Amino acid sequence: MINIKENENLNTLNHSCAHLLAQSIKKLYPNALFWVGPVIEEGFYYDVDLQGKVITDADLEVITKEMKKNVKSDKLIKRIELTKDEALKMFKDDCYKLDLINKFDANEVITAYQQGEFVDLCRGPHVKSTKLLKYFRLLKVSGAYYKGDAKNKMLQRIYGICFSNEDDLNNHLELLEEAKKRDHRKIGKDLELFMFSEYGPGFPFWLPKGMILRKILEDFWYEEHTKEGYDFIQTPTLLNRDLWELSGHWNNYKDNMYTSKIDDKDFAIKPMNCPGGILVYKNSLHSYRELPLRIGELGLVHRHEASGALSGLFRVRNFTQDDAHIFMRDDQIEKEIIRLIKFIDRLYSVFNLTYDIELSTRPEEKYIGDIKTWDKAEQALESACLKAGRKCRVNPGDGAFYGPKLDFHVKDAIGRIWQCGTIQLDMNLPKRFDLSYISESGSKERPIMVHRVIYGSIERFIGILIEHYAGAFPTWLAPVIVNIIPVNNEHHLEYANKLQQELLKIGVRVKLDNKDEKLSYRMRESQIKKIPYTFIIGDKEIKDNLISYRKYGETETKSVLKSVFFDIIKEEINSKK
RNA sequence: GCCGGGAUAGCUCAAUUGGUAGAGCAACUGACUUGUAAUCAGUAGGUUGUGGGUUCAAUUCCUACUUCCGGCACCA
Repeated sequence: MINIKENENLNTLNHSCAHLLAQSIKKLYPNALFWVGPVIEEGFYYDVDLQGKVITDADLEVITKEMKKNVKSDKLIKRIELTKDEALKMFKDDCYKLDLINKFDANEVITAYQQGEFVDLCRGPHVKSTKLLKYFRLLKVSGAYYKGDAKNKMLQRIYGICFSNEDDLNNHLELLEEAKKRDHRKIGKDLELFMFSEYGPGFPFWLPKGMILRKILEDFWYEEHTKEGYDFIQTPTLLNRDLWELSGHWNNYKDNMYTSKIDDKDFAIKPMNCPGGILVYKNSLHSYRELPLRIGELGLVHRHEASGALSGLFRVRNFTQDDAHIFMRDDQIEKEIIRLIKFIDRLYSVFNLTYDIELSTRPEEKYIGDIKTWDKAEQALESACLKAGRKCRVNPGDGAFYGPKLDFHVKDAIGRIWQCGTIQLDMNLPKRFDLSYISESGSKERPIMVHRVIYGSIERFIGILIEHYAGAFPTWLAPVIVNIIPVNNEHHLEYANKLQQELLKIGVRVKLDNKDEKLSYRMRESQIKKIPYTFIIGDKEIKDNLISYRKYGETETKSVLKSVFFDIIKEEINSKK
């Protein structure tokens, strides 16, 4: 029995498993050539060229069997050191390996790893033996461009994951199952929240129940932003080409913009709200006294996303950004960002979402402005983070060309990470649009501009919430909060109707199920629809002025005085629980 | 957009080697009048995603397109 040592961590395990995969493929398909097989967040993959042979799910099973055979045979994984010449010779028939080898200097030591008859160029490290690679699973196969470049040919990429013990593997597979169950596309259909039509690929249709979710999120957004001192605007969907040329979008993104002609002039549907917001800023003169100016817009934008990129509500062709632009003096940056981080923190906590912040800094090459300004802006963002009581991870060189940014990565109920909020400093547009404010001394000064979103896109955020809550929304969000089931549709319907009206009056979204079915049938329906409260109304309840309710996910029923329940539910809706 | 895989009733899925489609749920009708996750019976529901082609015959084979799914590339 071989014990897996603590220091042979998961990455090494997965890396070795990638080699095991390649070894097994080579055995089954001797023509196979291999590009790279790195470790990724979820396991590993290997890019292979099977010279015409297409890998199917059935083939994955065959490959898995072959891998298991190789695990059993307990092959030692040996490290081999080669000179560049030796490596070139050893892999002389393999164009992919030659490509890799040629990146080395002539006198560098090149390492390869060998298990059985299979040798692969690799930096290592690896586990000692294939026998340690017992708990793996091949997950999927797909195409992937050679060197990640869409201009190159496509290789086949096989994904897998490996663990040091069976429990970890099973836990991971269960997590994948759980994620599948929570798929917002499925739940969205089951709960009738939204739909798509082939007549508008990537353009979501909101159904009445989904519309309630939207409206609640929007109302909440307006309320909270009002408290934070934001003003609100709405800018046009269609604006002419000159504006987009001025903003630079026409140049950079015209292929992804929907365009139209009006009276022989080019127009484009807005892919972003900022130019419109900037026009609003420029509509009047601004004094240093009124800064920071916070202008919010729930703006519907359209972008022509590639057909293959579309995916439920996560990637659509029209979506609503919960946008806001903040115009301020440069001495206000830090304070304003601290305030913003605290604000975002407050909003996410309402949804029980935790998050991490990432600071993306100046790109190596493509950036505008001078390095000093960038450094100052980056420092302001970082220190704002710290002063708001949050750590931030730095992602060097990943900022936009026009400025650094803070990205908010939220973690959902099953531990998946989604990028939602972002705070971006913009050193480009204020200049392009010649924005200014009048300073204390009467001079014209250039304001600092911040773009920020919190939900990101309302559509996508709803998708995330659906998966986060698995469709069982908390009361304040639930499209239907109460479902009333009269025990007997003849005797109890009138009372149930009255009760429904009373609840509607105090703002409770309530349905009445008087379908001609048994109580148990209707209870089942109510549970499947994940309605927070199901009422059972019969003789007892009417006589004693009681509400008997069953909460979603629970099996027992509680009975309370009607007035008591009304207080409970009002409190729950208002406290957003 | 690229690679691969799908598309059959509102939903979830069947249909042996090619012989013009079935089930459950939902809907509707009737019976039952029900106290906590599926009462029974009946009715209706389909140009098998769309257009071409092969064939005596196509849901099935070929082809183009549309769209969805898994990735890749993209994501201001």
